[in-house]
Amino acid sequence: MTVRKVRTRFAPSPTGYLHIGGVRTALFSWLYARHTGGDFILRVEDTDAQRSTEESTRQILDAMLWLGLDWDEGPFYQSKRLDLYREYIHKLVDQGKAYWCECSPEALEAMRSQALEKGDKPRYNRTCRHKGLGPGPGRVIRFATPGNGATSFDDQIKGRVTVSNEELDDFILLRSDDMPTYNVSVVIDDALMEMTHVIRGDDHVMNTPKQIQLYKALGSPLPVFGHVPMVLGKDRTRLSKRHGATSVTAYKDMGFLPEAVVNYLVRLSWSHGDQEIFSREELIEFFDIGDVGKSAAVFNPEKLLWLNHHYIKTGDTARLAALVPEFLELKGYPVPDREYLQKVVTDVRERTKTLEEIVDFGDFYFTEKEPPAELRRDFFKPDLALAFGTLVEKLRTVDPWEHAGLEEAVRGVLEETGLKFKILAQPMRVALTGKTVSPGIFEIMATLGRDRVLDRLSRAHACMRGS
RNA sequence: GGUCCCAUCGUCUAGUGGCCUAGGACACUGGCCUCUCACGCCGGAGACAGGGGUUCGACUCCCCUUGGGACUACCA
Repeated sequence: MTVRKVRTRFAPSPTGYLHIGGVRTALFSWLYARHTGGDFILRVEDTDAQRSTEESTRQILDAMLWLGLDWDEGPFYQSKRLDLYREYIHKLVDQGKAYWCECSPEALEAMRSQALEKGDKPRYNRTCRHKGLGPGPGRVIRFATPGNGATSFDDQIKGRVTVSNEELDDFILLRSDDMPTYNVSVVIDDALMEMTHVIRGDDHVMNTPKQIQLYKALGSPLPVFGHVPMVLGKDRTRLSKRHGATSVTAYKDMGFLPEAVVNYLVRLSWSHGDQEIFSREELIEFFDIGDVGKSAAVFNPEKLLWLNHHYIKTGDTARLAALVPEFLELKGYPVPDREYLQKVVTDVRERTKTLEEIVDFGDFYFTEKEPPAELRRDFFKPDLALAFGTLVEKLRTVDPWEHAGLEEAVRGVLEETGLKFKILAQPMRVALTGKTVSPGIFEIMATLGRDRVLDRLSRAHACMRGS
């Protein structure tokens, strides 16, 4: 017996950037395909000509690639397949499974509000169903939804879902502007593209019975459905801009690493025992759509930050260093060579959670600036002048300019002056970095290099002597 | 309103009838380490929404209540 190769897809509509919740669904779909050795197809649902833009499409594809969610086929564009949908829709009309309707939007609105007032369901009353109308201006084609019985399906995540056909409307297949609607184009495409598993957001559950009826009318085999729970904001409503950044691109721009975003998102409604950190390979090995939980998850930016910090702490420094220049340029700092950058990353990574923070926290590695007056006053005391003077002198001869030699030089100063390192350290830190919080003194000095260190220390020394 | 879905610490979750005086992670917090801050390590506080059943035994199964969410377009 041959098992059909799994085929899943992601079908975004390019009406905006790639949403963090939407991409979680894409991730699940992608993982399921990869896990089963199947194919992942990308399809752009741009049948809404008013709201779709090429810019959005480009951004979405970029974001997918950035996260490493590659596709085996596509991207297919629904806007290029319009005639195909129309063909199938008209065939449905010919078979009596769909019909022309002349009800105006106003009439429908009136119908709806009336029904609502009476406490009925706001549905189309099927007035045109048996009129035997043909095409005409302002007319639409509606699906003749079977009126009795119930439609149910076994969702891979939610289990069996049943909806009475009474609830299904005679929904529109072809709009009066000759454009097919979402419900038809997805079904036709999913059928034609031979999707075996339709993995999508929870918000589509109620569309599924309608679509199943369409599959039946079209005579196409049904795919398996899997509706993944929503990602919610802190107030437990659907995640939106109100809750902060929601676009994948925004996280990239804030200095998040793609593996952190992926690792964070995959743990929303899915888990593998107590494991928190997953490599891409582990994800592909462990992920199964059937293990996805049923309940919605709240997006927690702090945990994302923790994961990002984890990957910054443990990532390859050369790669990290290569990602920093983009952020340096943004802040207007000159871009030093790779080797220097790599040392900076090594120095700061324990204390910076994002690429952006590497640049902010490590600003003193990239630019010269005087410590704030307040810090000069507090730390550059006259009684330290002697120590700083000898320190500068000793540092002139340190060779090689490395941690061990630097520490030795400082220790020499301590012995000569009888000072505790604790007393010397903060003033040194302020002199070298302009702040009271930084990486270790010796790491900083080693990375900064003799010239910069001598220069900054000398200035502090001069300040102590009151000149 | 109707239909559908969901319900373990603040948050993400483990748990598939006895292993649970409920485990892990983020966040919070006490301590250790220490040149600052981090990192790391050790410790703490913190949850099975409520009520009925089923069962020798329920976080786990069933029902109700409550609470939350989704959908209810000539958007996708």
